[in-house]
Amino acid sequence: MCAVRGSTMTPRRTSSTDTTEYGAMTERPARPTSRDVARTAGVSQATVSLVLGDKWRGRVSERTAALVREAARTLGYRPNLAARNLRLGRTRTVLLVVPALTNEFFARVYTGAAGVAAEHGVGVLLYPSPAGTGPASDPFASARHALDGVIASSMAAEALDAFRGADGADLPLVMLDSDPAAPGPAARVNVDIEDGMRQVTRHLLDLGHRRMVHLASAVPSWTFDVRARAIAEVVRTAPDTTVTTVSAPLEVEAGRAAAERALTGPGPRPTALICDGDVLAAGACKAVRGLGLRVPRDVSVTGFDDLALARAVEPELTTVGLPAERVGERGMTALLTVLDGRIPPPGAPLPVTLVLRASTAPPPPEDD
Amino acid sequence: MCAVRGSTMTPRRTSSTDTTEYGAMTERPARPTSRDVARTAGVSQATVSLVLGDKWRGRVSERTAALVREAARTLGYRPNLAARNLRLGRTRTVLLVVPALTNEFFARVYTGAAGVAAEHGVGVLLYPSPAGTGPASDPFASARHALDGVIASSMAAEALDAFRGADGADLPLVMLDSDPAAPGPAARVNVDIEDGMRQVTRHLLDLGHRRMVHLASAVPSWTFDVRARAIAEVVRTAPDTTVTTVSAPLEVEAGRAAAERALTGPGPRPTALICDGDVLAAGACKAVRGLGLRVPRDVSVTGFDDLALARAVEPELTTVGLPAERVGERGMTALLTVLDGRIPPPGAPLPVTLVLRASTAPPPPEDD
DNA sequence: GCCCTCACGTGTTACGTATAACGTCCAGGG
DNA sequence: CCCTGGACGTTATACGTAACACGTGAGGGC
Repeated sequence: MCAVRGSTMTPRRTSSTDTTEYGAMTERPARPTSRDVARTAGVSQATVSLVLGDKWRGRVSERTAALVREAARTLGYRPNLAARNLRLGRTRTVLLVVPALTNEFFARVYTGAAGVAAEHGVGVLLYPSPAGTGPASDPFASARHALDGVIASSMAAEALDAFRGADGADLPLVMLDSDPAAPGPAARVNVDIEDGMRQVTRHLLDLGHRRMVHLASAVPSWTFDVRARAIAEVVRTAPDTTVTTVSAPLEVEAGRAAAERALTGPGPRPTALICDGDVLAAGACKAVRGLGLRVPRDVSVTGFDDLALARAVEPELTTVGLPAERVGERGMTALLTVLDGRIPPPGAPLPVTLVLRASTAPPPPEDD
Repeated sequence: MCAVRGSTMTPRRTSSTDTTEYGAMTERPARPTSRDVARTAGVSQATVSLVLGDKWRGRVSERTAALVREAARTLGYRPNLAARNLRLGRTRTVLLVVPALTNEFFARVYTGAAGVAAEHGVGVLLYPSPAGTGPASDPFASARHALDGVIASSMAAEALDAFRGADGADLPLVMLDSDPAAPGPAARVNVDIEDGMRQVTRHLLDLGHRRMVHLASAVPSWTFDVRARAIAEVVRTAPDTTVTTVSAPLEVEAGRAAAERALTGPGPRPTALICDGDVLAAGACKAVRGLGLRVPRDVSVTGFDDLALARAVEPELTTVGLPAERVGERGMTALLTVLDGRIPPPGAPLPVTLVLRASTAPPPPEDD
């Protein structure tokens, strides 16, 4: 029984030079392990783990603990997270799946989520689902880590499909702005988008508009379906009011083109454009001006989301403000609750605010 | 007692309540391991590892390999990434540190980087450095994982400081748009921002502008220093030309306020505003209109970056287009080269393009 | 007939950590 | 003088994977 250690070349020790493998010649300074700390502190590895894990009260003397901490500090010891994750079977890390990186709304969601997570010693990683109609790649191919849970926007649905059967199958999931009827997630966080769109529509009705266009997002998602329903619901109560719908991808130029179509179509010109997002509204404003008209004198335009863009364009947009940070906070709180083995309470949709700015006004007088 | 193998849940506080009321026990299905696969395939775990790791050519028969794959499929086996990372000593994951999530430029950088990474089976995680002047939190507290390398924007400098001494110390680092003189990174990827600002300045000079304002970013960063230098350099060659500088945080409203100050200051009104970014330029346009003037008839405005915003505002901005995706591609290529133990070639700064749109025109005639 | 090689696998180990299960020493009570 | 028990640590695993080192037979060259 030759119990002597053979020449088992560990992957870390850089000895062979012929391998062209990844990380072959990177002479890394061989990070110290907890055993190294133990050796220099003159204690066992277990003690190091106890002290550094802050579980030593009443089990290790104050003096020894100080010794260990000192050794760890001088050696520059950092625990190996892969090993810790393996040992504990969890990573204290969750993934936030967003539709696109460029979307300011989700940047704010991240901020809120990361704040709550930090308080609980949990990390948040970001997975931007591939832009547009690209092939839905596996979020876990990108985040090739063990994750404890996922928070996902319903707008990233195609990316979510990749969850099923992927690494993340059966991972606790919190969905943002998703259909309450659909099955799946352990919890949901919704914004009262319906109320927002209702308020916008009523605002325009109160101003006197009777011919309106809903400039809808061409992206299929529950959040956008809700908007359409809310508009229809409000309009149904108003006499002699029509709303037609055109749709476009969520981009300025697409919004401009669609708005132009709507404004130059047959029949009397609509006097208001209800847009599914500020980006589309910005495009709509361009279309109005492109036709030699003015916002809001000739055509009123409303946005949605209250992005920075809403105040960058001329005129500043009447829009709907969304509590993005609170969405992130609540999503993370719910997920942490699930990870604790408890059931998060449902919670009502978060309230929105109608933001009145310069892009809406009464319609021009009829000149027939 | 029945010692169930695979202690599923955390032994934290399962003793608190034995409530069967709401199905509090989620009883995770105990993900199958490679050993489980081995058992059902009738082979050893080592063979499973070989087959699934695609290293079985000439070592395992075709028939056995098929058996293993079949067993893995039916069991729904997914390798435990924490274990793999521990064993291999690497994670095939890199972190992209960006200044802010909302910045479209970095969204495009991510896209480029993720594309290259995917080709090499490497994952990209995102760390948005805390917005504004918040306390620089540790990127590795957020991304609590073993990482192989980091790509960081110089605009996220405060976050980068957290690297020193943190988990990520001595991690291969690629810096984007950073001072070539500063030490540190294993590689750099720069964009020829200097050339871009030179072109913008020359463009305005050619149009006849002589009194200009540089609306600079208040964020301290090398990329912005370069812009100022480039303007000064070009202007020095032009007679009777003055450039004054005002600075503002990279936000629309701040840009508007700063531009207003610059336009209403003492002396003759400047005829052109050179802005460090499209966001500032959008604010500048608002300031011009707020003073009852027109862009570009009375004042020309130039942006930088060519974001979607540049085409959302009225008039569309003359600006400088940056090859953001290529920055990401090159950054990732360089990092992968470093991780391979090789030295990436320096590479010249990536070229930019002057994009002429509607926000620049000859200055109004002097009326003195 | 013997050894060598090849095809096909398996046993074993180590990665670095957290923790359950054991000692050991010594003070103090019975 | 033994037993109890707290204070202080240590030993011994196990997490799931990858890869080295080592068998087996079967076939073939000499």
